[in-house]
Amino acid sequence: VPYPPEHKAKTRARIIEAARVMFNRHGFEQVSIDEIMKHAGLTRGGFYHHFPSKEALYAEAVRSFTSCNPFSRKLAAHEGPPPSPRALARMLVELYLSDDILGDVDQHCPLIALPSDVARAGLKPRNAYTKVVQNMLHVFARAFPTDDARAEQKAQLIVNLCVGGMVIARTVTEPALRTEMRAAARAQALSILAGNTQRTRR
Amino acid sequence: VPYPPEHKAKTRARIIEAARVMFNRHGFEQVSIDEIMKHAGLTRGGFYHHFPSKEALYAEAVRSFTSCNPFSRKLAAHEGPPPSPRALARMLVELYLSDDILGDVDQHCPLIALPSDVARAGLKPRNAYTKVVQNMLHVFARAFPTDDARAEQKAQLIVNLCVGGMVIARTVTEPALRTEMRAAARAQALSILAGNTQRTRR
DNA sequence: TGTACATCAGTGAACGCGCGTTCACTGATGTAC
DNA sequence: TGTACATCAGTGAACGCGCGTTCACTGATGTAC
Repeated sequence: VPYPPEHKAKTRARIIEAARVMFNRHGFEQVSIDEIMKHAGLTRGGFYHHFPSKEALYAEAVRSFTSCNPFSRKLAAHEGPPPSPRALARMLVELYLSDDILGDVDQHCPLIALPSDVARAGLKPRNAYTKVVQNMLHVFARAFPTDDARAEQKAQLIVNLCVGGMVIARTVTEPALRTEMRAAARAQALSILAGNTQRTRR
Repeated sequence: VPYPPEHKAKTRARIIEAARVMFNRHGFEQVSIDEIMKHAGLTRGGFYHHFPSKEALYAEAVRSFTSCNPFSRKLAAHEGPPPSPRALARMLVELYLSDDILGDVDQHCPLIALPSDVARAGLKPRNAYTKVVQNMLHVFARAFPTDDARAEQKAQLIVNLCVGGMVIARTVTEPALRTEMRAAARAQALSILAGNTQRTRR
């Protein structure tokens, strides 16, 4: 064994992280393998020792957000007793729609940074994207009592609001709109989490 | 004047419509000028007689959705007395989140088909995208009484729900999710339009 | 303990291809006479 | 009425460039003896 066994895994992880950032900034097609490898401190040629294709790396980069994201980092830095599921959900809404995240594309969730890119990609990136959605739904669904028959639907609503608000805010050029769309989404999402009754048509 | 005066304008409109469809299908960077011109029944070389750059065409294609879209067409085909603003808004929600539209990428709103593409584009496409958002907000805002201080905020909520639900539905691979995210968005949007009181945190 | 070796992560040149844009040209059209 | 002409929308070859992927090679490392 010429290199320490964890050596290749570390390099691989470095490439994925570099790719995640570069894809967030410029999208899938606009980033070259050359640039990703350079950003990871490597050169073009080694790429295919780690991934079978650019698209396979794309799927890995999307999926990697589940385990490494600003929300997890915030929780890891959190002191004191662990927050309740409901408090956790509130924190996620606030963070997701915050000015800090809007202004920092590198940290964007793939749901915000890459929706139309992934929609046109192959099955592997789309499956990875689906996993990220399900992960987010799960955090919100747990915020409601286990006997709440509408918990799943409410979680879906909150995800819709967070994603819709951020996708529009980050694309639109009108500053007022960039703030208001997120403010409306935040207020409604927090209202749903607070348990306000939602009358709903069937 | 060698050609009828409206000749060039017609060709230009044909190029924009071809571009709109191709961009919806494959995104901005993945479509070549060659393909757009072929789709419009023309050849590569003439492109720069009509547009200064590919990006300028992109902005035109996004903006063109405001005047030519499935909703306008449905209204034009509508018989009988003109629907009330509220009925109009309900129709838009239903159509926007419908299975028919989800399955027909050519007819997608740019907010759904191109969010991350446009976000990374220049000012002109982003301004065009902003106009489409404002247009949609306007349709919903008019659905509420003029003295409703929250009309604007409610319109923003509905747009967030429609865009969030569709963006996720069209990217995700899990069929249940593709249906449920839109169903949740639809129910909530219609509930807001029906005037159910929304208690909201400040 | 020291040395030759096998391994394989990483290198960088090269291949084949397609793109946005430019440009000299063509030819269908309406107009001047 | 008929013909020569000026216009300019449309053509297609060419330019310069960058990409995803392949491949023969390098050289740092742990191991065998």
